[in-house]
Amino acid sequence: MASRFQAPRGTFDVLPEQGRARARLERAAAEIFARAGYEPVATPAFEDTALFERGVGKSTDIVRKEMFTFEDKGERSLTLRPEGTAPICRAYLEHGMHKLAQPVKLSYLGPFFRHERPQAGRYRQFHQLGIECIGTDSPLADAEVIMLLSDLLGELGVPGVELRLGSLGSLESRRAYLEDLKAHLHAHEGELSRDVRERIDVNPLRAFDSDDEGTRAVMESAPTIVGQLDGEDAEHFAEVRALLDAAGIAYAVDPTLVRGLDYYTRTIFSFVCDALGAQSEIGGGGRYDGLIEQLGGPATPAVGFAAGIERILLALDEEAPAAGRDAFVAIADPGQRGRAMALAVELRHAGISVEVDLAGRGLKGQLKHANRIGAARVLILEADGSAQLRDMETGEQRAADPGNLVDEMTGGGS
RNA sequence: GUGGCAGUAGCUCAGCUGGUAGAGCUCCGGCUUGUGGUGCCGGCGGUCGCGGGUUCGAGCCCCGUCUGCCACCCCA
Repeated sequence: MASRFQAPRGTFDVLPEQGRARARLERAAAEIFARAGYEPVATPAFEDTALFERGVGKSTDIVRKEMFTFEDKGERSLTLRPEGTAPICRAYLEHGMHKLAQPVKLSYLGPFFRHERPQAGRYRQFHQLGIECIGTDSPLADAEVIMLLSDLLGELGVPGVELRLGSLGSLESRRAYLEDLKAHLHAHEGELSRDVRERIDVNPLRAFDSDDEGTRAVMESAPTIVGQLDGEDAEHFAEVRALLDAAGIAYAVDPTLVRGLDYYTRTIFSFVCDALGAQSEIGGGGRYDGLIEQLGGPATPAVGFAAGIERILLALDEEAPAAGRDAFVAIADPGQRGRAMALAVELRHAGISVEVDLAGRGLKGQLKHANRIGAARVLILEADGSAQLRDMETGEQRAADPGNLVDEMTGGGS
């Protein structure tokens, strides 16, 4: 009886079992962000295509081949958002948030879209949560953002997490560095493996990850970005590290760390989880001091991160237990339906989780259902107006005062 | 976008060298003439991903396609 329709490639349905784990994650994130003063915001699921071309960068994989782009009936080119930072910066500018007390601290959560080949942990519609701290270039902001993601993963109990930290320096020094690296690779072309050699001009940084013996030897003497940081960039990076050290957050400096988005400057970081396979990054981000200016605003420093909700859930791999109910209101006679419904509403208002039979079951079926949904107690309404209160764990059952059923249930005694 | 593996009931899977589908779990009902959980019995439920081909005959062989997974790539 398989339906002819299925969810489109790379998309998925969230079913109740996973919905519970998801709700827990979202609640934990909301609390952690709120306690640190990050206010929840939301932006549209699609934006002007040019926002991403300018913000993320025309030469990036995301813009070149992964965007869901379409034209509306007014011939505007729109794109389902592939990431969240550029849209938030757009909103920051559009609503004059640079006039607010700085920094402006925002959090968000929602669906994002990238046309990639699907795999576990990689979807065409996926969900990210993240924060952005806009309007300060202090290393304290870098450290705060990293700590909050670290807190979240720690509170959720994500196992096997590792933090990698790097720095790209300014846009100019990064560009200069890449030229140096390419020059180094070209100078040793003969010693490199073929695939590395072919990618020298496409992605020279990739050479650092090679398993090839000859390539590794060449990379030993290769220049690193971190090693080439100039005065202020080096100082900023040192301060971020000192702050993380002081907070007791473990990290590994990774000079080969790169991000696929053009807007990053200075600090970049990545939380990876070894339980995940190829798509091992569960969250990452960095500083993007040039982005807002790039979008036509005043020069405004900022830092933030995004974390993949599906990847965190995958890493947790937890079987979220069904919640259970405090009570179930059963009826011994169909004439009690109205009374049962009214009582359930009253009990719910009193803070008790209650269900009633919505399927017209007999008493036996109702008890069975109550057991199945994990109801702790069942209130049985008799045809003559009396009531029985049954403890589903012990099986004990006694008469309840029909005039005080809410008190009977909230009083605790059974 | 490239290469590889897989696709049988809602779920987990079996199905020998091709002879026209089976188990367990779930769900519904009975044993139990209003009272759940264990047990026993019964029932519902399958275009064997989809399309084409070979064959007297295909879940099983061949081709195509879709979807998932693994790696590359990329990133959350």
